[in-house]
Amino acid sequence: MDKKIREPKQLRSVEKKNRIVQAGYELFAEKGYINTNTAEIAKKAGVSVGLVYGYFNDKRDILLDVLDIYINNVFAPILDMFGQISPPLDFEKTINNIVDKTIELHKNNALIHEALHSMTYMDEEINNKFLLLEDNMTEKIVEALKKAEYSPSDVKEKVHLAIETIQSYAHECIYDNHNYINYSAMRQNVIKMLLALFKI
Amino acid sequence: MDKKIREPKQLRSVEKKNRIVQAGYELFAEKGYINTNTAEIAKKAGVSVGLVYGYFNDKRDILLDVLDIYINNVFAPILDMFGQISPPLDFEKTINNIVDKTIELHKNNALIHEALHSMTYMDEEINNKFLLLEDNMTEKIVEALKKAEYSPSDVKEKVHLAIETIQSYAHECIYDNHNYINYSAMRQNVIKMLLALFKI
Amino acid sequence: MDKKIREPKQLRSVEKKNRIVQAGYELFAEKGYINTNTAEIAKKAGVSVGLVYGYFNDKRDILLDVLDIYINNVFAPILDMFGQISPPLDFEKTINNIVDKTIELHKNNALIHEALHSMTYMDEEINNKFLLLEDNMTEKIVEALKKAEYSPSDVKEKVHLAIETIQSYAHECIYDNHNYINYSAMRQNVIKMLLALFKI
Amino acid sequence: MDKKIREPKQLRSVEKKNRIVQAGYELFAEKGYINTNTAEIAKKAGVSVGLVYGYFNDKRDILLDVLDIYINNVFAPILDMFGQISPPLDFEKTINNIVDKTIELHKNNALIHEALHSMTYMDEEINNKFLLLEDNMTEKIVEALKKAEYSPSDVKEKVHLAIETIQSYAHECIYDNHNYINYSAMRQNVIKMLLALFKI
DNA sequence: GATGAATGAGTATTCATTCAT
DNA sequence: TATGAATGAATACTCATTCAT
Repeated sequence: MDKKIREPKQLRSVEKKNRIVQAGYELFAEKGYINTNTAEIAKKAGVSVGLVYGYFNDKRDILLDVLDIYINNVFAPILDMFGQISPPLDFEKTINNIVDKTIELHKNNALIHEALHSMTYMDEEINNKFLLLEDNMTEKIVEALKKAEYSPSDVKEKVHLAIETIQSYAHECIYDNHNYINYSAMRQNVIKMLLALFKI
Repeated sequence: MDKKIREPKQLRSVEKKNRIVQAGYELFAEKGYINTNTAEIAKKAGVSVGLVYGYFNDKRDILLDVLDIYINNVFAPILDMFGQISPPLDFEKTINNIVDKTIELHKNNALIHEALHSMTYMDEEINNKFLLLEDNMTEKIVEALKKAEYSPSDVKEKVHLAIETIQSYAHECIYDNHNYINYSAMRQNVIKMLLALFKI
Repeated sequence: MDKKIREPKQLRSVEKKNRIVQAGYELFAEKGYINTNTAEIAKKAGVSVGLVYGYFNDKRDILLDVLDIYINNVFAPILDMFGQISPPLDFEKTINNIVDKTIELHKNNALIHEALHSMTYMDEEINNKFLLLEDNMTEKIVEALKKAEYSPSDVKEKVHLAIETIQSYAHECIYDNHNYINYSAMRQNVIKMLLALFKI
Repeated sequence: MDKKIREPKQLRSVEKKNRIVQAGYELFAEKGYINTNTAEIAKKAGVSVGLVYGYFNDKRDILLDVLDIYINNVFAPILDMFGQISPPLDFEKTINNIVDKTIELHKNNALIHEALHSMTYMDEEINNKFLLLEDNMTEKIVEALKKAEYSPSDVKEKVHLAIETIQSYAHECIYDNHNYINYSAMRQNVIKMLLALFKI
């Protein structure tokens, strides 16, 4: 029984599907996947419940599309930065820019990030998409570094570590706010760590 | 409406309450909090549904107790290691030990960690307990370092970063398994970063 | 959290909502509010449980609608009688008519009356609706008497007392059936009391 | 399988049973029968849940005993008044006394009266006890009137009506409080009705 | 007698999904 | 396409009653 699912060709239909995903995006971010029901999504999107099931097999299907949007939102801007790099590479400046950009992106997408990330545990497809995002970022950044004529040993491992470190720091800044932490001092140390990591 | 809640004094009762928490622990780890229902917990614990509500106000209350156990499971062993440190501090060896221990603990508690951590987004009390855990670890480790006569600048920030970095790495090793990553090479780089971080 | 609640516009929907209220009416009358569950109501109405909650916020909401129907059933016919009065007022005949009508209405609505009235103790809104019913009846009857050019002193108090006395008597006849009571003799005395009450 | 039920002979046991009934009395009055659970009754009585079931077959059994107490509380004082009557009977004064006493008793027992009365609809035994109460009162009052050398025709019916009328009025005064009613004027009319009723 | 831990049937309510129109 | 009424399985929690100690 191959599922129907309308892949919308009409422009109006595409727009409706987008509205549904967007509604899902906002509601999942606000209340979490589990606390958002399909009726709400339909209402916020300005369509009927039935139509939601015209475009998506089930609720989880919406989540998958929301995830795609999210990934694009945070992936593209960082990659853009690397696209503009040309040798010689100013490492410290680059890292600082990435940190700034990551914090900014985290701020704008923080809630949906948490909402989506909290699903990775239960849903393998979601988890794989997150893993693929990391794969892609690592690969693209490695390429960009090559273009900038910078190729240390273990470059993939280093890039991967750097991504995680910066994301951790951004997450810390926005969410955790331990009051005994001086976040600008912490930032200096992050930079210090990363410079040491990439030192040839 | 003063809630009842039996705080069990009888030995058999204590054991039953523990069985309920343990059942919750295992089921939450296996299927997640939301996909586990109270009847299953009761059944796995070998008690009636009613008794579950004799010991806990609600399902979330079980989660809180499960969280306490988990936190103790991963917190205590790491702290123990620091309790045994005496000057002079062999940094590289210590860090290596911590990494090994963290990976081991993560392996044993991996599922429940994810299950619990995925709740922090929706439940403030859970989130706070995780934050408190980090606070405590940072504080205790800072103290241990002081005893070992090691006190760099920004020590709290550094310890915090180190904890996160090591946890990220452990998480990577166990879960993500990107096939383009050489995890032992990555480990060398983690050590390198941390040594640089703590270099005085 | 804006509640949904379908206010049915479609004719078929209106009919379904009515069926639910009617099912509630009958079941509450037969078994009491507390001993009737929503599944039974749904089944008797020939709809799904979910639909019941599509039209009503909760079980109590059904009770409220049932109450409205009941009130209309007993209120309207009595008021109708007064609408047809024109001077000169034949008091004895009027009272006798009211007594007959009240007994008839009580007989037809006896079970639901008890079921609903027994809720007034615990539910303020229900209680208020019953009080309002008495208010309305008193007021309307007073008006009718005025039109019939009959306005004794303390007219409201008298009308109110008369209503209660007649209702008590009707209740007695239908329910209590003390075997030592001669109900037609009692009726004569009720009439006697009321004539004395309204004697100018 | 004849039920066990301890009929307590020991003095301490009698006292415990009384405490349970008293606790039931107060809780039923405060929250209603359905909203009171056996654990609360046991706690308020200072005994264990198990012991409650040592003295009573079930929760309803407690209600029956509570009803007995209530009946005695409101029955005895009124009867006492009639015990003190000696000819010649001052009707107006007697009726006024009864009204005062009834209001006073209603005030003190109002809540439990409602709680119990609301059960008559569902529980035949409770209903019968209420009916028996009325039977007894009527009978005793008729006897007292005979002693006072007053025996109108239809005396039972008249006494019964009088009881109901006075109770209605007392109930009105305490509960309903329609703001358009002047309760002292109403009282004059009640007296007027009853004098007319008993006029020979 | 006395305890209170233990039971488990019972119930209101939600929500993803379907389907008649 | 589009609607939203309709479905009914699923679930947290309660409480009268029992019973081992």
